[in-house]
Amino acid sequence: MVQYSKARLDASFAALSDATRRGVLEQLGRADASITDLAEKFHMTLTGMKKHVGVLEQAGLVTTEKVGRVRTCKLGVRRLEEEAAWIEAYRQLWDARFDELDKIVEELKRKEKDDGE
Amino acid sequence: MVQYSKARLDASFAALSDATRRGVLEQLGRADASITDLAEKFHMTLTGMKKHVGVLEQAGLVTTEKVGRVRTCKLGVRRLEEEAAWIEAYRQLWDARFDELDKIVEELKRKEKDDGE
DNA sequence: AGAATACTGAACCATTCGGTTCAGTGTCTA
DNA sequence: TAGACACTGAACCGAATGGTTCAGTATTCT
Repeated sequence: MVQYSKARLDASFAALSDATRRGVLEQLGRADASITDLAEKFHMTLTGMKKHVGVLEQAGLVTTEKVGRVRTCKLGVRRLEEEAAWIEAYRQLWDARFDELDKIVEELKRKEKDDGE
Repeated sequence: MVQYSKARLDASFAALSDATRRGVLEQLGRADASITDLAEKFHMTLTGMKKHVGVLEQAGLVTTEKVGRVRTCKLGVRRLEEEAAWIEAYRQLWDARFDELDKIVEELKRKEKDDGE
């Protein structure tokens, strides 16, 4: 399996493990938004939303820029490439594992039949 | 965007956000293992490992069966389909969003040029 | 200038997390 | 049957999470 950045996967999967933060990403996929916009949309205080945005920013999934008194949030540069790759590799492992188990079962069946005859 | 099970995504992304647990999944992709096996491999107490396995089991990523005194862990039925689907949908959103921004930039460039001439 | 807006940081709170130890319980094995 | 083995559950621990309030600061509007 390819070498993944442990800390990076930790951070982004953790970021994705909260429904509010996934919602923020979907929202930013539609349009950039200020902290106030997001806080209202998700029924939360400004401070609370700022923390969520901070988590997403740390994970590289969101970038923000403050102009005047408003901080605008937009999707970050990361497209979840590594996360998608990890999951894809896992799925292949899973398939291989179950194929293997199937073969073992087949083998057992064959032997059983041989023994029986 | 398709309807995903909020709680399920919460649980599985959270399960994946820990390097030890991702390691356990990779390990179980190679061979089934007892709690003792896994605890040794990841330098951790039995109790500690049992908790990790519990988290993975709750997320449906691992199943276990106790025979005699040993509990054998294997990959569960879930293949991270929903998680892969969420990420894929996000990536499409991301692409669409950046295409859109590109268009806006193009538009601005065009206007600028018109104004200049 | 004064009021309203938008954010920020510190402090606090309850809960969860990742890990441990310790004291069992049940299962093998000699 | 005694000892070793594999796990289990409860209790504890410090740190991180997800949220809040409160008291600022900086910016914008009137």
